Amino acid sequence: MPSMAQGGFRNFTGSQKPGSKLSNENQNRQTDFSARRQKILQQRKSLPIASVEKRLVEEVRKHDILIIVGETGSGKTTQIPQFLFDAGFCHDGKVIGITQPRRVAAVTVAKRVSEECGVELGQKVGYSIRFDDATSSSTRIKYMTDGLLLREALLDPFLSKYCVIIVDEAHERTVHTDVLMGLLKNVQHARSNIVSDGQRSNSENTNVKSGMSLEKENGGQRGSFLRKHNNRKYAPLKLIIMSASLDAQVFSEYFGGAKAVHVQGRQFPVDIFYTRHSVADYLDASLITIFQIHLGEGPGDILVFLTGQEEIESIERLINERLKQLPESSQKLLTVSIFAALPSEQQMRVFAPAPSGFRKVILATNIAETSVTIPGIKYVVDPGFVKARTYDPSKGMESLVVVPTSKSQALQRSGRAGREGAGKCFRLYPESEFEKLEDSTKPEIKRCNLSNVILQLKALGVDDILGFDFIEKPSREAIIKSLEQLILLGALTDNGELSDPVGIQMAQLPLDPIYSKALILASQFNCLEEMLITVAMLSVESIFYAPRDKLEEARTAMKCFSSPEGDHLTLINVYRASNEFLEKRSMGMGNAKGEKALRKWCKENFINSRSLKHARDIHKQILGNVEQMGLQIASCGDDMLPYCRCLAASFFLNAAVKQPEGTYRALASGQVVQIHPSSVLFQQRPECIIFNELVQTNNKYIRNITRINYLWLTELAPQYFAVQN
DNA sequence: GAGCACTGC
Repeated sequence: MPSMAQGGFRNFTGSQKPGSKLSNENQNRQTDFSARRQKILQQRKSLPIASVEKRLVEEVRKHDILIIVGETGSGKTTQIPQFLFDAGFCHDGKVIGITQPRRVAAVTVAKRVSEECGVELGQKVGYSIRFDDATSSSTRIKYMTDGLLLREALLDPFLSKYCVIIVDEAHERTVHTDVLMGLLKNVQHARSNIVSDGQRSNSENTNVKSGMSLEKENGGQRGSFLRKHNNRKYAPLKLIIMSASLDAQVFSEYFGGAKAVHVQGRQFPVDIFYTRHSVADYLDASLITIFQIHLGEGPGDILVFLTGQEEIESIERLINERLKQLPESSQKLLTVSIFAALPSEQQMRVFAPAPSGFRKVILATNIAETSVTIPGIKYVVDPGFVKARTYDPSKGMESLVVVPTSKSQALQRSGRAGREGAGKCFRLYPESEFEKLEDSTKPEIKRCNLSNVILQLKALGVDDILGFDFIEKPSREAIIKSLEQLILLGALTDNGELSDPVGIQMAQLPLDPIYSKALILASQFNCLEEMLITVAMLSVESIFYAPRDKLEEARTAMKCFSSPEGDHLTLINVYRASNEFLEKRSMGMGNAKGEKALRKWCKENFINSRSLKHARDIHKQILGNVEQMGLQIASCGDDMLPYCRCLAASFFLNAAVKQPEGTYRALASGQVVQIHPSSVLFQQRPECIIFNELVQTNNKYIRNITRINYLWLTELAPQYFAVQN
């Protein structure tokens, strides 16, 4: 993160008035400032992309859609928006939007660019991500997450404030990127076709209602855009898709043979080594390779890609055992690990340089492929596997399985050795195996539950989901399954139209549709206050954190919160306890101090503070959403019956009954499942339950469970259970 | 009596 050390300069530049008298200190700062500006200017000029500025601007002028293929280190993400701004693309007050798949990228790049422009972050250059908006009316270069731009499209279907939209890292093929590209294709087409009286301002937002109610009349989706907005004038929209080289062809074809230009990267050469034969045990092979590098190669840190926490922990033990057998002079090898579930303080350890004379070996999951860049890597060890989530629409079940990487993933991994100098990558499989790998990882949209995507598209006026121009179409079965689910939830009518008001309200909420529905029902059951907490807590990673060595302590801590009714009320107890703690402690305390105290409280209670913080943010956001919708926010107080009935009414699709052996039968799918041992109901095993999650690992486990009365199901979801029985 | 890659609104 290059801009961290320069935080002070931003404030200074922001408050500096030309012509004001400067103190000596300020004059010094001014000198520093100029020196820094000079340095930034030189850095910008030395980027490979700087030499093609004119050509790029010309290509954007000539083509409405441009694919830019840029390798790592080309500077495309930071420079191209500045080129376009300087070339006058924002002259009429329009904005250049750049989307990123990850929040952290949107923030760090925006910071860097605002520094390069010598402006305060949030003025000309800004970013917008969920829970954090650093933009203003003067923002012209706006970095954001792709999911956020999709949300913006719900409020402004023409994305009228943008003159250019750049979709960065398109090759990652996240669900959001894929949906966004389909949508942008429609928006661009519609904007280039509209002729109008020009009476209304371009920046004026279309209101939610009109955006939501675009309906099929006789034409396709593009037709409905036109009809609803035919009295407005929009300037044409320029689209730029930025991608890694292997995948550029796909995008070019998708956009009707769009022009693709290549931008040189600045990557050092990486020598690739393969094994002669397939290895039987890749963990063992990794271990041997690590020591071969350590004992036989020059200085430089080693990055090893593993599939999960368990592998990382076991290989770490093995390395340290084997080190002890080596002569003392060869023992200077330090292991550090990084994976998403690791608390942030521990994650930071991978960035610290190894002590003098030591070599660092970083054991990482694929978090180190794209999400974090670790300096000092010269060697990469790649066993060629990754843990991937798959989704089976017919069973409504997800599972996590270890699968071979794709070719582009292998390239991405080896590239991590060539950031600062020439490097080496050791692939622990034969070259013939590499040739057999898939070119790219299967796009996420083909392996996830589509309910949310479909609800969003419906809200954007796309009626014919099966006919939507996806870059790669999900299976017909997956689409139908999700349509059915949305009809069962009441979001869509039997004709597949967005229902009013339920479907419209559900589409506004940034939640899994089943949770959005639970909120709407809760306002009728007079327990919305409780349900807001519930869905916020269910929307984050696991709240309880139990380190292996303190399992008993963690269990005791969890008991203080647990409710005999189940996990949902247990989660509410945790949330309310954190509220009470904050209210008591933060009397007269600042916000930052309150957060610090809360982190300590979490640690004492074996709660993952990152998850709780996230849940509190979501709670705040959805509370705002339901207030805006005018839903009745009431609490059921000490009487938990209406709340539990509301859970049954909301999650009836996930009801299960106990079988004689103590396993459960899920009523909707007929699958035999087991209660996950982390549930507070693991030992009690009530007769009838609802659950929120079904995951296949060693067994089919259900998680987040509450006891219900079977009769509630036929009473509260008769449309579903009457036919079943 | 289990054990969970990574994102995002």
